[in-house]
Amino acid sequence: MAAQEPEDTARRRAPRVDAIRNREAIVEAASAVLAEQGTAVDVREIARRSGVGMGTLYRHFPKKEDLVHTVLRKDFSEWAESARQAAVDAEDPWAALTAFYEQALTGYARHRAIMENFSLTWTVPDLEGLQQLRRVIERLCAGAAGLLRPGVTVDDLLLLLVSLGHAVQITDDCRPQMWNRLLRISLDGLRAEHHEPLPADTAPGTRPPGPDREVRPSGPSHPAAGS
Amino acid sequence: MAAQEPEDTARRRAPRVDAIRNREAIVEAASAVLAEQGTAVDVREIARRSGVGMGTLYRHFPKKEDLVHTVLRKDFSEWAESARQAAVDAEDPWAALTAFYEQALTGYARHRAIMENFSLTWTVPDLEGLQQLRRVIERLCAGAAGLLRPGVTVDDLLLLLVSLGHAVQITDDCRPQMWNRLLRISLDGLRAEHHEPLPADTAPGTRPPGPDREVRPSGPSHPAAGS
Amino acid sequence: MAAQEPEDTARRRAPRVDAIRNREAIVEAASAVLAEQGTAVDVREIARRSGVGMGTLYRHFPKKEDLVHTVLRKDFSEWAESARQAAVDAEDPWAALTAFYEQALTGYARHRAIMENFSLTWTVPDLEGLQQLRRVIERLCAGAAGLLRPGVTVDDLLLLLVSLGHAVQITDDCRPQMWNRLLRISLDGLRAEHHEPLPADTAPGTRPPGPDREVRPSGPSHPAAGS
Amino acid sequence: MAAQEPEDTARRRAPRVDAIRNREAIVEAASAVLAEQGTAVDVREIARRSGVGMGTLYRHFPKKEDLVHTVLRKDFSEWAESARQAAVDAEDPWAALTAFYEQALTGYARHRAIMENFSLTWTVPDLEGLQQLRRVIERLCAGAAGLLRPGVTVDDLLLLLVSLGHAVQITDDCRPQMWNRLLRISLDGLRAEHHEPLPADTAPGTRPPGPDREVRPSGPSHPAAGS
DNA sequence: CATGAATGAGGTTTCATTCAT
DNA sequence: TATGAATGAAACCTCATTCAT
Repeated sequence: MAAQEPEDTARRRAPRVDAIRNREAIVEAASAVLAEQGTAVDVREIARRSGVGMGTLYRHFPKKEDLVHTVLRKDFSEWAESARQAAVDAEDPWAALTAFYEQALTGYARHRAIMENFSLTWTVPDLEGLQQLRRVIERLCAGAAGLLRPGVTVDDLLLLLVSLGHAVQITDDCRPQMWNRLLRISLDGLRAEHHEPLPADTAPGTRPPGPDREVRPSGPSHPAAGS
Repeated sequence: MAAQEPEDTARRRAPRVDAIRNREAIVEAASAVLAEQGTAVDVREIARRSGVGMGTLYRHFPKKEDLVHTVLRKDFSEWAESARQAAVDAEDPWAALTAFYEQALTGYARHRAIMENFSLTWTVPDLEGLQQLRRVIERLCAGAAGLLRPGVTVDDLLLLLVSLGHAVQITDDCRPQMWNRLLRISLDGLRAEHHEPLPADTAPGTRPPGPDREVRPSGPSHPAAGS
Repeated sequence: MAAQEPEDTARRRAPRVDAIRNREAIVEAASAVLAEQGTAVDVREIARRSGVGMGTLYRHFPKKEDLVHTVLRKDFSEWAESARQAAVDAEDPWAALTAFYEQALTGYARHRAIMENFSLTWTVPDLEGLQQLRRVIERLCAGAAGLLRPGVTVDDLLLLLVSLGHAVQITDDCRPQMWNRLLRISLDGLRAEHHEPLPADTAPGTRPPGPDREVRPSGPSHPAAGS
Repeated sequence: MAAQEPEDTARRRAPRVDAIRNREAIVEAASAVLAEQGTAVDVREIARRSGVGMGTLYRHFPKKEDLVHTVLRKDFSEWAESARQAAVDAEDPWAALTAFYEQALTGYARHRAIMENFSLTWTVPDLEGLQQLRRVIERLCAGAAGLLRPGVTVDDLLLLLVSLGHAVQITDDCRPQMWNRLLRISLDGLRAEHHEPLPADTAPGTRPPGPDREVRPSGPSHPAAGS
């Protein structure tokens, strides 16, 4: 209504160039900071590293959570995609599985916020990236059907990824590639020559009803002691 | 001033009864709270559950860190000991190894602060409990020498423990015992019938000097981008 | 430089068409928004509803206050005028007074910003609209001279308007027309059959010098207590 | 459990003396500040005037709202009580009504936060103080039954109080006692010699359903124009 | 010596105003 | 000239730590 451009209506106003640059700077800085320090970072640190003011940051991402989610969605997707690609490029089904884990663990497992989120939400299939990841693993499972130990599920492979991802997080700074040894061990343990059944996963969905947490046979009781 | 004066001791001991009881109450409450909520917990929560005031708590432990360390040392030791005992009670070397992991993961892996700390400090052999744990694993390794895949180190087994411990943390609430499947897989992967050498752990001590973190082949580089 | 040069004017006018349209759009949107939400509203809300950018808004009105004042002057004047007209159309002096209040309270008393401002500035006869209003009331007073209780002043009638305006603001949403009952009561109280003199308005101009606020006989003193 | 006092268990720990002093200081300062500036004040201003730190303030009142409510409840109750007492002390029913309004308006009507809240919540009979006030007015109504104009309701008298309270707020600084003239007018308008019925309060409960706000006969439409 | 109230730096979020495009 | 992105000073609230009682 106000301020009409004579014949340029089709062309969108240009000045978003810097806005886009800023948004990207924010996301990039946030990605770096979140990777380094996890989601507990001070928003100011992100603003400082992006070179923008707090207001700019909050213009693009009204809540800290919004920024974190945006970054995680992006990084998580890229992560899943890079791992998928590594699997696709492999020569045989088992090599695909191996390459998948290697790429996944090499590429992003040091991203603290991703691992944080992965750990917190791996059972909640709401995240796009997580779904992607699960689909990749499903395909790998299908492809390596005869080679995989019977009874191994997609959830097992996903949990293995989280678990090894954590190992990467805590070793990669001081012992790069040490996690690779665990990976070999686990992959070997996944092969078909192991015939014993895996222990039943008693609660496929959620916690089973019944007396709460009587899992621990001999450990001390205080972690469960209410007060 | 004097280290131990018999007649002084009598006068001093009376008030210390309370002090000792308080200290124990604090440590016990802190253990429960730290197990449930991790080290990010509010100190007040600990004081509340101990039934002591903040001042008392801070008299015994001048910094939150001091309390946390005290608790962790104790719980970590108990943890190591319970796992050790489970191993000792086993019938054969491999059963000992299995029992060790089962007990360790069943008993304390839900202790959030322990796992936090374990993850942070597992390379720093300053903690008493960690040393204990390492000694237990050393003995298990020695005992199961012929059964263990060649090349497996104590550090591997320790890292496997951290890694599976994390899996316990994130699965035990919604999928109890799911981690047990990962444990079987890993233990099978540890058996001697796997003959391939494990990949070299290139950095036995700390990060090697040189170009920082060029580990990642294709992942984006921002996590390493300092600023 | 030159005040009015015919041929310059032609060149200048072209761009100003937009400017004028924008200015009007801003004022109109601001009027609506200020009426709804009062002066505490976010400037962005006004820009959004005007369909102009922040820059344009601030070009026309360098400070939020400028825009608010402009809107209030205009709306206040229209308000005064509509009330005046209602009074003029009435058949007799008392009906004029009644019609004046009815129109004033019906027409604009829900305009939050107007009432806010009316309350804040009713003693400061700087505003044009307020002067208008006062003139209307003066005329009504003069017309209804014999019918009005002796001693009633223009200020009384003005304050009555503010006071009832507030009643409208707080009742009109949940109890429409309830304020009308208060209006009847007040108008009846204004009639000449009441012979007692009104209490003296001790300070016709501003606060009298002297001990600060010793008005309150028995109420607690903290509202006046500085600290 | 911890730290038992030998035989003083019945006596409560003393050191709350300063806490109580602080709490009172906070409430008192808050009362003053809220009276002066309304509920939009900066919490820091209250902390500063109380002479306590932010933490202390937030220890006693975890949310700003808690503090505001506490102060308002107290001041509102005191207000209602002082007005009630003034009415009780009066010689006859009409004098009681008069004294009630005079005291109410003299004592607290300058308390901005009270009036803010009164205006916002006068239809919501949740507040204790409001209930008190309503009860006082009910009794006054009953007592002055024959003297009050027929058809006058408790809600009318309550709204009159809000309305005149607003008049006090905006006049008392520059024209003390001017509101008293409005009070006389209104009280005279409330007397029984006025026989015309008051206009019906069409919506006793809430807004009637139907086309929204077609109340305004000739006023401009923008205040209602949503967007 | 125990208590728990007090402290204040630091975290997230909002909004009037300015400025590059 | 119009745009709307950028700015940064508050505002609210939390929590490790200290200190008066």
